[in-house]
Amino acid sequence: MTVEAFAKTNLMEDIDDDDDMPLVFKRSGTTSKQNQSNSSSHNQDGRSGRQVPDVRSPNGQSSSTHKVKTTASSKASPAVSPLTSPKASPLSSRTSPAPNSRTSPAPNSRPSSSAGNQAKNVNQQSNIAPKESKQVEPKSEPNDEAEDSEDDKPLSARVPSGLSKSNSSHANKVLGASTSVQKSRPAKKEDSDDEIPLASSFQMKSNAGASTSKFSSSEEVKPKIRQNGLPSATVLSKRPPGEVKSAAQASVKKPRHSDASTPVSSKQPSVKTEKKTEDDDDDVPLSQRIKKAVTSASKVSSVKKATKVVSSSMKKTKKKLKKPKYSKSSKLQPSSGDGQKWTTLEHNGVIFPPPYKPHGVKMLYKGKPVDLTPEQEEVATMYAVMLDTEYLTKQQFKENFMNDWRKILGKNHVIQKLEECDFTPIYEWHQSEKEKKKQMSSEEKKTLREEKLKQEEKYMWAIVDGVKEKVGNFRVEPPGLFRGRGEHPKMGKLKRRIRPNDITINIGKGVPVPECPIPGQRWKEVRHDNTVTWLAFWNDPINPREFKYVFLAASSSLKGQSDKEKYEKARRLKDYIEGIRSAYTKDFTSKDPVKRQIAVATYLIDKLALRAGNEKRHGMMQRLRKCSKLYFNAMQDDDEADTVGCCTLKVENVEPVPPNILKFDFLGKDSIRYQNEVAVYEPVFKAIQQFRSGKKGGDDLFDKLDTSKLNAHLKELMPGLTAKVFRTYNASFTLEQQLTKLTQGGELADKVAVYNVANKEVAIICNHQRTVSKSHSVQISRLNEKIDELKAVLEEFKVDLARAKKGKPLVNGADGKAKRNLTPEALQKKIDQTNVKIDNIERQIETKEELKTVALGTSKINYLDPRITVAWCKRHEVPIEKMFNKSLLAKFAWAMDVEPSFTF
DNA sequence: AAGTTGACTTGAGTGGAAGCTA
DNA sequence: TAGCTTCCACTCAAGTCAACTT
Repeated sequence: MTVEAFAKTNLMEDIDDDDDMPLVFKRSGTTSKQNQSNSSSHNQDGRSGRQVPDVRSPNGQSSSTHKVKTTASSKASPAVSPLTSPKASPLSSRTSPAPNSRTSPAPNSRPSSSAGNQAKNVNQQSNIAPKESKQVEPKSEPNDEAEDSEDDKPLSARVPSGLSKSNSSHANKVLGASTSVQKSRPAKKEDSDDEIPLASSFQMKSNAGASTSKFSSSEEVKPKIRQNGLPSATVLSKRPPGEVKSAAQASVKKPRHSDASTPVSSKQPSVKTEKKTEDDDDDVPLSQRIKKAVTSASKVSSVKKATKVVSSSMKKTKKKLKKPKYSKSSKLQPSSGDGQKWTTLEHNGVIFPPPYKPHGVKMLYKGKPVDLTPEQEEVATMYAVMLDTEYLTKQQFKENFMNDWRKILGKNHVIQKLEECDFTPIYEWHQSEKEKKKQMSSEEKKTLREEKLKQEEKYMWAIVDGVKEKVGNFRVEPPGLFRGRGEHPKMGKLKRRIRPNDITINIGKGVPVPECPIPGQRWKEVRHDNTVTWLAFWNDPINPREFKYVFLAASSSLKGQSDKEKYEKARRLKDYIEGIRSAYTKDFTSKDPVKRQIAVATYLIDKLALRAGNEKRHGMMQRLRKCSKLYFNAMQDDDEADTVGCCTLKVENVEPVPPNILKFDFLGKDSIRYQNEVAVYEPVFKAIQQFRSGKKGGDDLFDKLDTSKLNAHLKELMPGLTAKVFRTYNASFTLEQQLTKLTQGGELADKVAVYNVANKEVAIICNHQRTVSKSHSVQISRLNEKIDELKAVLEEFKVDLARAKKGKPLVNGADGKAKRNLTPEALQKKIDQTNVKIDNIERQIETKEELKTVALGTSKINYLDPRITVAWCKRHEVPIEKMFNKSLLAKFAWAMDVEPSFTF
């Protein structure tokens, strides 16, 4: 449903203006993420969600006020955090309250009895730490020692949670301090596994799209054009190996826009006409946004010895050698180092959603049918189809919707109040349309699909440097109502239709500019900027300062290249991590408050895998906040949801509980709640207390810090280092470590299970959550019923067995029929089999429960170096297809040739 | 039919660097 | 000219829906 005609500029402008209108002063959300599922009502009811004991919002408000959220919050629940959830780490023995190891104490939420000990240890360490913290240089041979030293371990690993007291020696190592401590470890070679020449065993399916390790010949290559995921031998890839730029180079920023823009229309070329009025908080001197660092121990699992790392130097060497030759397979030849991303670029632009087709179904106003113009009907329909979502329980959504709809209805329209509207006729019409679609025969469906494909085919591909690559999102977003996450102040606003005139195209010089698919209209602008990778963009109608880009798909070599660089950078961090940890450990007690905050923030980012926590834009509001605490408290609503990351943590988000526990509770990205309780070293604990002192709940914990300062500091420690690198590093490190620790051979299924456990550990660390599926409880009860049935059967077998042993005939079955007499041995066998079945179902239930709120996919797609997985598969003879689906195989084509001995 | 998976959608972050201002 | 502000580009993220599997 789109309103083709409506929404003209006026409308838009009006809408935009609204944004600036007075907002409702409410403090949003504390709730956890809300789900936007359309099933709203159901969801809520049935879901138990994560059991979070305390539903308090980060702000400290009671969640009760947000009923909606509560439900939504199912995800939010705390259970997620490893610490909190007891089961969280089955793998790691977090349970034991070990006296801390260098990292923080056990991540358990419950302050372990050992806390005291931990604290002491911490102290000790802290003393130690300073000494070596001086410089953070990569050790020449990082690999060797690094492996051992816990410093290298990612949060999870480092934490001693599982350590027993006997490990106290470890405990003594403080973060960072460890350097001195154990480095003796000889460089280890990978374990035997590495040597296993499994490469052979590991074959990818040719169909996997792209990249199989052995490149299947790609079928369809057009003359000279190599297709992206499918490396074809024939290709002429334009990126010669020689061009490969080092990661460092890659990071070099390119000059801003190329000048080559060609305004198609009379308008000015540049898109950036609009200025933001807001600014960041950073600058504000007044306030002390105190941002305090919160320390928490991450949910560390106690995996402490991931010893199998190969020396990094070796790895590097290998990599380097390989690159050239792989170029073809992985096609990751990077662009030249000057920021140029491509030399030639051809594509067909974007495809627009079809114009709106009025359905004529009349909604009711005060019980009577109302006539609406197609434009009005379109917007009404957008709302009607959301009737069964949670959004409609939100006042903000309804208000925003009504404000925008009213502009289309006009001042004097009969419809004045949303409460008097009854959209059900349209809702029902929509449901029946959906039903019809569902009922179509598979033939019809297939035909439809093919038609759509035919229509879209030309937009699906781009030719980059002579290689055919898939385009990611070539469909322009259709109009609709904005579905912001969490308590987004703009939810419900009309997202108007995007027209060619909104779109800037980026394409190579000298190739045909895509024809504008809508007759009579034209592109806003055409550029030829080879320093960027986007093919097109338009301004977000909800937030005109923001952009929506059309990029190549994840399987493209351009994306693969940057993905690889991301992991290489994270890998490089391994060589520096020990020094970095020493340095920040030393600074926990620095006299310079800025240093102290940087140290604590870095610690949290490292330990807990927190995000950096950029300032939100729209500085005006923030400036206001700084100027007036009162105003600030009342005006929590900005034009973004109220979420935080490390540098933007508020005092109320981190509660220190003596002797050394920090309780975190805040809404992070996507309004996903982060709850965790972590034991930290005493200096960190004290620093947090000090950062909080004299501040109010809504004040910044780290008042002297923002992400740019933090990142500037990190860059001094390692070239290219930024806060987000720690997340990648810790995720990948943890995966590898867990795999090393848990893999023991066995059946394929066992190995797959091991991988999933490791993956889960990472997901927990990263706080990747998902909503509990609507059918979860039903599924569980179904499984429980099965168990009950099996238990009944079991009992019967036992009775039979007893009788059989005594030579008595078996009792008739429940159906009254006589049973076949079996020998005691046979009956015993049946009993055993039944027990196995019960065990399996119980395990299934356990897994389901554990994973009901944990999303494994996100880390797999974004944080886990695929080479770890590929190498592990090769070593353990696990087909890579078990771990990566088709799209991941395509996305990770560049990683498929890795040696089995690869270590992160 | 129920359950699972994966493609797709689009919102929400991060962070570099140009541009502006004191 | 330093430091902030804004622009810009790109990664990360969860939800949805339809297709596939069991």
